[in-house]
Amino acid sequence: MVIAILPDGSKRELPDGASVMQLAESIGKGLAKAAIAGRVDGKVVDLSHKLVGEHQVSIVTDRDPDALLVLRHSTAHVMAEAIQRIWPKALLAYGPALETGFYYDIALDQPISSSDFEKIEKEMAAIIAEDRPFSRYELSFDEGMKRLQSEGNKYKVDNAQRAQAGGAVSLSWYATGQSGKNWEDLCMGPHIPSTGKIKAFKVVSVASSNWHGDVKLDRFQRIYGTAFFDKKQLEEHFKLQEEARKRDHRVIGPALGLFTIDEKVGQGLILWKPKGAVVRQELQNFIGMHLKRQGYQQVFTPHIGRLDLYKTSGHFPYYRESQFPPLVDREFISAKAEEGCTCAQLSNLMETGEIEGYLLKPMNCPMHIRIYASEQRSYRDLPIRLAEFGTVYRWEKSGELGGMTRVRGFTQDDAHLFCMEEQVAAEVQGCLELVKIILGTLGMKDYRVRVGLRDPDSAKYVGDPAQWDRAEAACLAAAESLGVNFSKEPGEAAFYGPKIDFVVKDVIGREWQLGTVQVDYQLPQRFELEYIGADNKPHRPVMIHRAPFGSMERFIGVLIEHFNGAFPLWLSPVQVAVLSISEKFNDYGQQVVNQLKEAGLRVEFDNSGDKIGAKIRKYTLEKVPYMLIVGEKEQAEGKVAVRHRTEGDKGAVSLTEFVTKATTAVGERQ
RNA sequence: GCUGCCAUAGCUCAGUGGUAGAGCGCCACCUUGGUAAGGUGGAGGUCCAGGGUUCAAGCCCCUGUGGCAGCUCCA
Repeated sequence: MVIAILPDGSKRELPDGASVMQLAESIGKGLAKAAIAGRVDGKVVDLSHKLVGEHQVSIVTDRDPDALLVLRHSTAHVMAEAIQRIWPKALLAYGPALETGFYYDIALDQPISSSDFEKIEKEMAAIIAEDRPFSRYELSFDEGMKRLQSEGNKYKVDNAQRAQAGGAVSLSWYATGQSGKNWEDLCMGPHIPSTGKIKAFKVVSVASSNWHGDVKLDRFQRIYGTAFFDKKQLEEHFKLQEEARKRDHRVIGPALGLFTIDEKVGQGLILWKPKGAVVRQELQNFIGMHLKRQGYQQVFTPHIGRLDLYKTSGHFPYYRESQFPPLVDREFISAKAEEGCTCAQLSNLMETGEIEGYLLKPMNCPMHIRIYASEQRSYRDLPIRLAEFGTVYRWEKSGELGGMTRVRGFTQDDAHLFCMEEQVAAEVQGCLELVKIILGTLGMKDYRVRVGLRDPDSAKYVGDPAQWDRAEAACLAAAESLGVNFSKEPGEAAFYGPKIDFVVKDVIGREWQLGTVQVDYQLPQRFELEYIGADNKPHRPVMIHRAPFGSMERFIGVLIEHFNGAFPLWLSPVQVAVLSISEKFNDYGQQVVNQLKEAGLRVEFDNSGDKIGAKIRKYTLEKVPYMLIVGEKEQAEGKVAVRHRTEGDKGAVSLTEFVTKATTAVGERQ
């Protein structure tokens, strides 16, 4: 006897071995028709899944978010079959569903390009039109393995072995149709009942990928697609993507004159234009205020430092792959040349760092450490908090660069806190408070917090396990006190200590790490830092690295998207535009402009011969918060007609009233 | 770095081997106006760079540079 406990708590009895579909039918015809899959004790299963005993069962229809994942996984099968029809030599590896679609990794010598998509889609449409059922069958592990080996697809063999390692005792296949007659794939499922349920789909893109994500292993062509239960949703999906593209900081940023990237200057190097510089400067002033309050001291350090410094810190050569090559000492190079050193040999010396020279700094910490070490420190001085907007340079691979979010030169709102171990918890908490203030002021609520812990099985993490435990406990406690949800992620720690990261999504849904707080026991040791304790003996301080914005480039890139280019008044590059009705009122307009400037506001004056409608349109598109329109009436009464970029006409007020309101809002960072 | 796609005016883009185009922007002139585009005219090109094929290349081929999507990486 099967007892199905439905979501409303009611029970339904069916004969043993009844399928989920039969359950759906027993509830109602409409439900059976809409059924895509079932959920048994929380796990999504096929409609054909046979029930035995008592379970919590619900029917998954197309309104259930899980249904979309099942549909997409099934569509991935259909796409794979279509691809194998066109290219019989294509070997399948792995084809999961995604939040926005699905992909299938395929090994095939011949490149598949976007011009092939139509052909693939045509084959897929044919398979869907046949409305073939997805039918599941299982083989014992040994039997299944024998079959896979005879088929000669090493990726599927590997998948099966991994399934076994995960505890599987049997292997399951899905035939798109009838086993033995139609296309089949080794697959855990679940799947939609039949291909006819796929009402809207599209092959979207192709990219390369590697087996198990390892660049040293076999390369695949990863074909992306997406699927929906109806055409409207599919169209909506692409429309949303297009809308997102319009918010992209790479589109908006240059259009609003915030920044530019110049091929002649170099890949991944940001040129901040005057308007972008205003935004950055305002943010820096804002954080500077809080740094003073929290007892930070400002420092400045150079952009290059001796290679030796970075050997001590461990950045070179350990991270040399992601650094610009060293700047070689001229004397050293001539001496080597006289010894008959070839270019190739010289290059090797640079690789290994056996060379006199300088490095463009990849991090600020070694410089701050040397400032700490320049004086004898007492426990009474601690914590010492050194802050700098420090520009660093990293050799990111060309394919990783893009916009302001991934660049080769960027400025961190960096600081290093040197403290006693018992001060770590309080200091980490202070850092988190700062991040919270920043995100709160800017109205950024959509972020997640990640506490990166060490993976005890990995050799990557250096240092004393007891210290790690204490540092991790301090980070977790600080994250706890933040009052927002956070995830613990073993293996995400820096090699020198645990960290707390703030991660946000961009308009395309890609995640970026912004603010970060990291506890470090390693660098103080490598640089043999000390302070004199109350016991008159030397002790080793602990360092905290922290950057609440992360980098100015990445942060502002994300910020542009967050505001869709419409910055709040205090951040707006141009806060007020004065628009004269006609050139007759330009003198009065100029007086208004002068007074606004006098009050410290950033103003632009449109005294051109354009009509007022055109002027309004121009500044609305430029997302200037306030437009002040001045004509005959305003001139006579000493007023300005206020228009807000989104709220429209706000009526006329005296100039002094506007100035008071605007400057107050700026002061309150609105 | 890898796979695929892309590169034409300041911007967005059209141009399938035979005399380089449009819209917006810019400049000038006319117009002097009341809350999202007034009119007319003009300037503006190394068709990403280098090489090749061809009587002839923006267009076809090769190499490089840069951009986009994804993979990988991200101290």
